[in-house]
Amino acid sequence: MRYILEEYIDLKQIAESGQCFRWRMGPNNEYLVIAGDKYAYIKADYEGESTIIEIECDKKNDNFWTHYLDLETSYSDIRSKIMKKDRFLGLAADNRSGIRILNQDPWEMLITFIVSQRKNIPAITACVEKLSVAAGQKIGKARSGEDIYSFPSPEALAGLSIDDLNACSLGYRSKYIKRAAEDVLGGMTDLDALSHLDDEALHAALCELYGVGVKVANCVVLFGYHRLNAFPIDVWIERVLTEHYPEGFPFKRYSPYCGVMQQYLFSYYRDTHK
DNA sequence: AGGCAGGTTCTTA
DNA sequence: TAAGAACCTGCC
Repeated sequence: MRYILEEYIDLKQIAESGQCFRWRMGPNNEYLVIAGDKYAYIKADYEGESTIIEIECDKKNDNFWTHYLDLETSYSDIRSKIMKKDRFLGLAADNRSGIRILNQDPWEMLITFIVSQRKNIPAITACVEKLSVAAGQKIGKARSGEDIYSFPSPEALAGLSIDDLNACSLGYRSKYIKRAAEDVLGGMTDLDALSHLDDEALHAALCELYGVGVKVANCVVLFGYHRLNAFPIDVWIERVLTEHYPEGFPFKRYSPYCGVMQQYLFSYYRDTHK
């Protein structure tokens, strides 16, 4: 399927933005993207101001992928809220204008960001992949010939022992993952029901989960529930705030899109402070 | 060899 | 209520 839109979209920027960990770059800047129990090959070409997105997937999943990429949202409109005098954000946003906040699954985000604590991106990627091989299902074959595994269901994850989880290099996070899986499976935690809560209540509810603190909860709110105002503060964003916003970040000004601004800041700052 | 990486929990004052 | 230590693992 081809999709043309009047916005700049940069798959590489998205793949490296730290919101998704199952994008694999292949030849010609084409990505194999796995989300939940689906996968697609996605590439982008450019014509003037337009981006042409090409998605190769099961026909019945066309809508899933256009929504996944958040193609219905205008990010240039969001960027137009950036104040001229906010030079650092302006620079970051200009530089990272191809980033979008994907529509990802709350369950997958919950587990992924529990995994993420005190890990760098390559380590997170490796863990998520090991988890998927250990408890996911084969859903197809990549062009490379490798099997593609779905992200594990709560039931499948709950079925793993602590030893199985440790084998995925989860370390002390194994017990968090196990508990989260058991709670979701048993209905103690109803991730669908949480979607009815407002941002603040949603964040608070997620913080109740074992192994989920303020930062991870914010990532789940932003990436799993697509609440674009959520603003996760990790060590990188902490540095941005200290260096560039000593008087405080203008949250009110950028509401309800603070999370989008956070992504621009995070991606740009991290790349320029390697 | 020791420190640190996109945090959270547990312990201690 | 708040600071500090401990926590798995892999990589520099």
